[in-house]
Amino acid sequence: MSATRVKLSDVARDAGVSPATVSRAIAQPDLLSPKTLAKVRASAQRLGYLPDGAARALASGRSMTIGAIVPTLDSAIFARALQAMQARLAQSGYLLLVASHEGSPAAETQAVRALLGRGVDGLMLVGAERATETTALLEAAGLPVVLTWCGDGRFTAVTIDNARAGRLAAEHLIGLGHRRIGMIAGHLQFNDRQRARLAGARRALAEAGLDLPDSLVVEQALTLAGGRAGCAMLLELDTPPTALIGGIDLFAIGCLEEAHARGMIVPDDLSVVGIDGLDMSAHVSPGLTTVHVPTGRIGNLAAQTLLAMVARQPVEPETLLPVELVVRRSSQAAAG
Amino acid sequence: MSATRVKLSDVARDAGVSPATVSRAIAQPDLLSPKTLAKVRASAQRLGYLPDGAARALASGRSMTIGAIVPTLDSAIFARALQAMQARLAQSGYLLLVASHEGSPAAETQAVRALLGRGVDGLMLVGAERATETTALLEAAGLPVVLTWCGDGRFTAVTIDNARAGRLAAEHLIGLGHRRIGMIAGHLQFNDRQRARLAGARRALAEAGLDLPDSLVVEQALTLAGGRAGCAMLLELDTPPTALIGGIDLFAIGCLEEAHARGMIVPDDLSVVGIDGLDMSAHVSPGLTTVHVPTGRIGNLAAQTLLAMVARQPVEPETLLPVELVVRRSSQAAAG
DNA sequence: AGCCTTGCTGAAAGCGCTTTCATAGTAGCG
DNA sequence: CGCTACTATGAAAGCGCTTTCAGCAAGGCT
Repeated sequence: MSATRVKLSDVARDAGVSPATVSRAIAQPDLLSPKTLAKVRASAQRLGYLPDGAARALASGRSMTIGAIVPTLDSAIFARALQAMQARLAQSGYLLLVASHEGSPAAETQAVRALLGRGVDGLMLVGAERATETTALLEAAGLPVVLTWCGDGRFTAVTIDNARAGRLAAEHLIGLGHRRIGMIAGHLQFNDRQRARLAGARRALAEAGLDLPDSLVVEQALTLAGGRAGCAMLLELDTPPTALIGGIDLFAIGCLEEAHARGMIVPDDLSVVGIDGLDMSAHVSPGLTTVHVPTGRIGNLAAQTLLAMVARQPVEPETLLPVELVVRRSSQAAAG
Repeated sequence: MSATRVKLSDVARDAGVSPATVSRAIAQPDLLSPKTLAKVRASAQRLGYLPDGAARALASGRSMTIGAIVPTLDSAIFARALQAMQARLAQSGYLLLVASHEGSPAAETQAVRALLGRGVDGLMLVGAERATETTALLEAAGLPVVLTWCGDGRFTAVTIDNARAGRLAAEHLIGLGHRRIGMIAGHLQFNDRQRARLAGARRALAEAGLDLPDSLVVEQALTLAGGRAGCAMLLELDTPPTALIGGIDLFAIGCLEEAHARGMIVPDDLSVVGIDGLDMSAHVSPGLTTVHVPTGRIGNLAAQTLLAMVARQPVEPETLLPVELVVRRSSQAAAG
C-alpha cells in the first residue's frame, strides 16, 4: 500500500507557495507568473501529486464527469456511440460514467438517480420516452441533458429521423415492386426508436396504397436470434411476405440466416432490408441493404453538445442527423 | 433551473434530528431506532433529497465507483464484458467509469491517472502489458486492481488461457489434416492476448512438426476489414495456406468474406477458425468454427472480484476461465 | 511625484458529507 | 437500588480542494 497520498498542501509547502497558488496552477495556469507556475509544476511532478477529484468536485461544483444511460452496452450501436462520446469527452478532460437499464424504465430512473448523485456535469440518455419520475428528476436537477436518437422537444437532442428510416426502407421495397412487406420490430414498449421506424414504414406503405396488417409485424427482443425467430414467424404465414424490414440490422441479419436455413435464396425468394448500418451488414452474405444511421456521430455530437452546455455556450436545441439508404444485394425486384 | 439542491442538513432540520443521524440513516440504518429512521426517511423522501456523491466520497474516502479501461468500447468483446461488469456493479450500488486507450500505452497511462484522480474504488484493466509508469501509478495508489484476459502474477486477475485458445484452434486444424496453416493476428504491439494466441498456435504446430513461418502470419488492425485484408495477403502467397486462424472472430469472419469474394468455398477450399466466440459467429455462413471465450463471465467476475477487494474480502489471485473449441461448418478436413 | 491600474499571490471560508467522541437515556445485573 | 453496559443521538472536526476577498508590487498616468 502507498504512503498517505500527496495532497495539494504538500505541494504548496514543497514549492513554498500557498495552497491557493497550487490550485490555480492546476485550474487557471495563466493567472500565475511563469516562474511560480514552473516552481509549482516541478514540485507537483516530483511529489507525484494527483488532485483528488472528489474534493475538487465538492469545492468547485463540477465533477468533470458526464453520465450516459443506454439500454445496454452490449450492442454494436450503443457501444459505438459510447466509444465516440468517450473519445470526445476525454479530449476535454472529461470521463464517462455509464449505466444501462436493459429496457426497464424503473431501472432508468434508478440510473438517473445514481448518476445525479455522483454529480455528473451532464447526462446523455437514449430516446425521449421515460418514466415521468425520471423526467422530473432531470428537470429538478437542472443539469445539461442530451437526448439521443429521439428528441422530445423539451430537452436538447441529437437525433435521427427514425420514421424516415422506416420510410426509406419501405419505399425502397415498394419501389422494387414488393406488395406484401413484413416488419420485425423491437419490443415497442419503452422504445420510441422502434415505434417510429415502424410508423414510418407503415406510413410509406399506406401512401402506396398498401397495408401493414398486425399479422405482418412481429415484435422481438433486440438480438440476432430475435430476428431469426421473427423471420420464421413471418415466413410461416399462409401468404408470407416477399420482403422484410428489420427494425435493426441485427434482425435483418437474423432474417438472412433464417431464410438461408430454410433453403430460401435472398434476394431471389425474399428481400431483406435493415436499419442501422452496422459494419457487419456490409460483410454478411448477401450484403445487407440497410438504412445507415451515423451512430458514431450521434455519440460524438452528444458529447460535444454536452460539453458546450456545461460551458454555458448556446447549443442547437435539436440536431437532426441524416439517415441514408444503402442498397446492397439483399433486396431486389419482386418476382413476377 | 432548480432551486438550490436539498442537502443533508435540510433533511436533518426537517426531521428534527442532527445531520449525523441523517447520515446514518443513509449509510448505517440499523444504528438508528426504527422510529427515527422512519422520520428521517420520510423527510428525505418529501424533500427529494439526493446525497452529494462528491461530498460523500471526500468524507468517506469511497466513491462507489469502479473504473474500467479497455482498448475500445467499440468492440463486441469489450462491450459485452463491460455490460456484464456494469450490471454486477449496479447490483451493489456501484457505477462504472470507463475510458479507452485505443491501443496506446500512453493513453492508458493517462486514463489511469484520470480514473485515479476521480477516486475510483477499484480498477479493471485489460491485459498485463503496460507502460511501467502505469504500473507504478497503480502500485502507488494501492487500490484494488483486476487485470482481465491476461494476468501478470502481481495483480489480481480474471483470465483465460490465450495460448491454449490459439493451440485449440491450431490443433483442430492439424487434426483435420491441414499442414499449411496461416494466422491473422492483431497488432502484437501492446497486445499480449494476441501474442499469446499466436504463440499457442505456433507451439501446437511445432509439436506437430509443422512450421508457422513469418510469411504465414500477418498482423492487422482488429477489424473485419483487417481480417479481409489479412486473408487476401495470405491467399496471394505462392503456396497459400489451406487453413486460416483468426486471432479474433472478426478476422475469421473477414476471411469468410474475402474467400467468398474470391469465389472460394469455405470450407472446401479453405478452412477458417476464429477465437472469441462472438454471437455473430454462429450466424455467419458458413457457421464459424471458433474457440469460445466466456467474455461476459470475465466482466462479471472482474466486477465481483473488485467488489470483494473493496470490501477487503480475500479473493483468488487469479481466476482462469475455460476456453472451448466450438466446431461449426467453416472448417473441414484438408483436401487430398 | 502621487495616484490608479494591473498582475500576482495569500488568507480563510466553505463545499456537503462522514465519523470519531462524548453524552444521555435505558436496561441488565448482583 | 447502585453500577455497568449498551443503545441511540448529537457536537464538532475535518475530508482536500476552490474561490472570493484582500493586499502588495510594479508600472503607467497626469
